[in-house]
Amino acid sequence: MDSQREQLSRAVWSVLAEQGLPGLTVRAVAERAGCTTGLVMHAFAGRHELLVHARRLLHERAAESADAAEAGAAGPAERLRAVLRQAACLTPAGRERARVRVAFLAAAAGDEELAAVHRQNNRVFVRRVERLLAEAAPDLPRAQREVRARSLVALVEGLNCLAAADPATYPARAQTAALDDAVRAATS
Amino acid sequence: MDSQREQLSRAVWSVLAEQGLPGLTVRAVAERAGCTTGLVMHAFAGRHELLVHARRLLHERAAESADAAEAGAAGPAERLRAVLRQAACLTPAGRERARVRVAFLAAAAGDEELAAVHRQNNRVFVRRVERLLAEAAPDLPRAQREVRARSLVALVEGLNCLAAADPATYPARAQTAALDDAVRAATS
DNA sequence: CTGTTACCGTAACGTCCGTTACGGGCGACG
DNA sequence: CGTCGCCCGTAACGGACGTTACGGTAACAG
Repeated sequence: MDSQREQLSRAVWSVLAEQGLPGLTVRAVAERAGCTTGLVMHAFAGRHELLVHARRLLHERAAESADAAEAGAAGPAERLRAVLRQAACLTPAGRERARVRVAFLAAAAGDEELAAVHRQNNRVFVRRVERLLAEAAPDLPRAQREVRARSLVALVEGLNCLAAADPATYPARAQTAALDDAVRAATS
Repeated sequence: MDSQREQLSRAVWSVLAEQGLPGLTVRAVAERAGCTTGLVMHAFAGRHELLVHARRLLHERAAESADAAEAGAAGPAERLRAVLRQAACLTPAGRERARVRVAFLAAAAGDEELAAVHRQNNRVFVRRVERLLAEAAPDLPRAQREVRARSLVALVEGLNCLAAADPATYPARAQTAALDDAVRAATS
């Protein structure tokens, strides 16, 4: 039952990545999941709950990925770089994820619950980057640490948005170079 | 006739800012413009052309605004800062514009013509920032200049996206601090 | 083996969408 | 002053949407 919800949420991601927000209909999600709209409406109360669940699950997966990146890196500065790298879209799969994020961001306009989820998720990520930045640059004043953490998060978000729409201008090399440059500037 | 198209495009921006992409219907645009769908379909061949025209006009206005900011600033570094500032969303009106940009970005998924317009507009802006950065930091190698220009553009884009959804976490002060910090780091 | 229940596919309903066709009003020109 | 032609509001059409109600089927209990 819970695995059905998860599979449907994955179908939501798939449809969003492929057809964008306008193509995200209950029928399209059902077809992508290999079932009918009946199952979708039995697993969720409606389209809204389907979207919210898919959004929440996406954040959970992102948090797990960030945890893994943090655990797999050696040294404070390297941990910060690893977390920012995994949040960017350096692979085709990452670019898909970026398109999904953009679609959810657009869906949050006019849907207060989705907007609240987005805000919360983003603040969690900002706090993570602040913590990693504090470990990587302990001497940085608190005010500057907050500014630079938000800058790093905004840089990653911007790279995601831009690379999702124009991969040629923002290839993986350009993104990693930008991130490395920004981390170097932020920790000095 | 052309002024009708412009007024309809303004109505598109207004609806996008207020209701997001899901609320952007021909009827909603007509109501916002104070006319009926008949006039809309006489001014444009269909919904698609309406969106493309509104997107192109938005870029023209943004370019004019950037020109004005560039002309009104004294000194190379200050010109760069001024252009980046006017591209961010430091005012309520700017936040509206940011929401419109996000909506157009989401609409570009699954609409190749809108995506092409977005890519072109963004590359124009990247080149502008590269030129300003070259004037502000003439000694910067070409490769690093390209990386940092893209970083600055991505930072602005990220600030727009994040502030559009969460103005409390990204107030005007935080954005200007992030931009000033980034310009200082990029020109040194 | 039979009855019951939970699950989910099927089909339909009402609404709203983009688009089209039609008609009336109004200025231009003979 | 009459007539023609152009705008644009009105109304309707076909289709797709979210949602709901119903029916069949398979698994489990007795």
